[in-house]
Amino acid sequence: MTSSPPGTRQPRGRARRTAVLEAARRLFSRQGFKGASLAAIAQEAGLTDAGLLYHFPTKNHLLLAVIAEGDREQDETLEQVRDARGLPLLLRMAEFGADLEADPILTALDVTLSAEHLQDGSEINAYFVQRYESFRAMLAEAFREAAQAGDLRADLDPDLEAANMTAVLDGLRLQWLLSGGAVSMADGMRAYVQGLIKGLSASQP
Amino acid sequence: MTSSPPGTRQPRGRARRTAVLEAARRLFSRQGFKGASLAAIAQEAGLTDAGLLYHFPTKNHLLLAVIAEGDREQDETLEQVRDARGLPLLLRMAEFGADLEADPILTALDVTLSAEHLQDGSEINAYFVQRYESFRAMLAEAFREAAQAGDLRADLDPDLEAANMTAVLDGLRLQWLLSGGAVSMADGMRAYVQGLIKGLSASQP
DNA sequence: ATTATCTATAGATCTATAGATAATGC
DNA sequence: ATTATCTATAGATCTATAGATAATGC
Repeated sequence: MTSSPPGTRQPRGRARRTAVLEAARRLFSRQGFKGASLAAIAQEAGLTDAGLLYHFPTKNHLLLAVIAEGDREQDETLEQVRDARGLPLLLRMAEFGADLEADPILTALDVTLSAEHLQDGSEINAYFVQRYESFRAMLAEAFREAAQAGDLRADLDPDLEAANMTAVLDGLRLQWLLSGGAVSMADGMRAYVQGLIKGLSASQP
Repeated sequence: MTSSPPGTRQPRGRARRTAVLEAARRLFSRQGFKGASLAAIAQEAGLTDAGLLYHFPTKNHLLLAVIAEGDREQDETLEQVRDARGLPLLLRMAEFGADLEADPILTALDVTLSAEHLQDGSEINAYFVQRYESFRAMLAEAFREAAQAGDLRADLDPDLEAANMTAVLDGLRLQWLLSGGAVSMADGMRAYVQGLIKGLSASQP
């Protein structure tokens, strides 16, 4: 059995934890991660900075909680799309770049936190490792199905194609942020998917 | 005229600056960015932590100097390859993934620092913005030349293709680090370039 | 009575700044 | 004499921990 996290066992704790999360999301969005101090977030939530750390052990864990909350909301949206399988799912990915352009600030926070925990064996690292794995697994299955259905070449490498599509999305996200929007995630993804389908279509030699 | 940076105007300053850079590179590689304190690096270089900040205004600037030094070394290696133009240069990029797998620690530090300065208008941000721009410009020119030479379709979008190839490389780098090497940069890049050439070859409709 | 939640306090690290010392130019 | 290099010191922020207060179960 997993023991419930601190701050969720009593009504007061749950309420405070929610208040901290909301304050954090607001201040991180407004002032960035570095710019929003724990003390400021704690004050908005009505406790001391040390008290905040009872609910979230480090500032990075607090950011992770904000990001994980955003991921859950996005997953709910994706649920509706996910009954798509095989080629249709892959075609849907062409529009995923455009979807991500919706919330630049949370996107930037996501990149920052994952980059800080690429290799340490932390809980935060584990979250991102897991998230990338399931994303790739979803895509790999779609490639496999598309190949079996005869929509794409039978000899494609599903895992490699899944990693590469993930890479384009991720790499474009970085350039999109760094270039202040000059590099378009939407355009890049559409072109990539289109080119990919063409290159891997079953009719080609 | 650009005034020379602090610590480079007198022999003592130049020597100390070099000593700091070497100590930083060593300690960052060994203990990570967070794990290596300014005080520890300063001590190795024979001054106080405050004294170190005369040479590099912040810890992030010190890391930037280490990274920029690595970039210069890599650029020298690339010079030899860079007389390649057009399609041959693009084909050479297929091996670039394998090249990057050489130094995982510096690669991770690079990702971390750029991710922390995606959007602030800092000097560090400017460095990465510039580096991505020139990398894309190099690739875009190669695509343009390959199209003009008749090696690739004349109607390709050089800037978009350059951004996408950069994205694959960058995104694979992230997955390579996060997966502890399970996702291969080398394989991914080779497959991408091969598929791209096929999809954009002039003979196709 | 026991556990959950929180505060007060202190340590570690990064950074800003005033002023000391070392080097250079005259 | 002036400038370059560095130290001493103090402030800001994050984090660890001992112990206080509030809530729950008996």
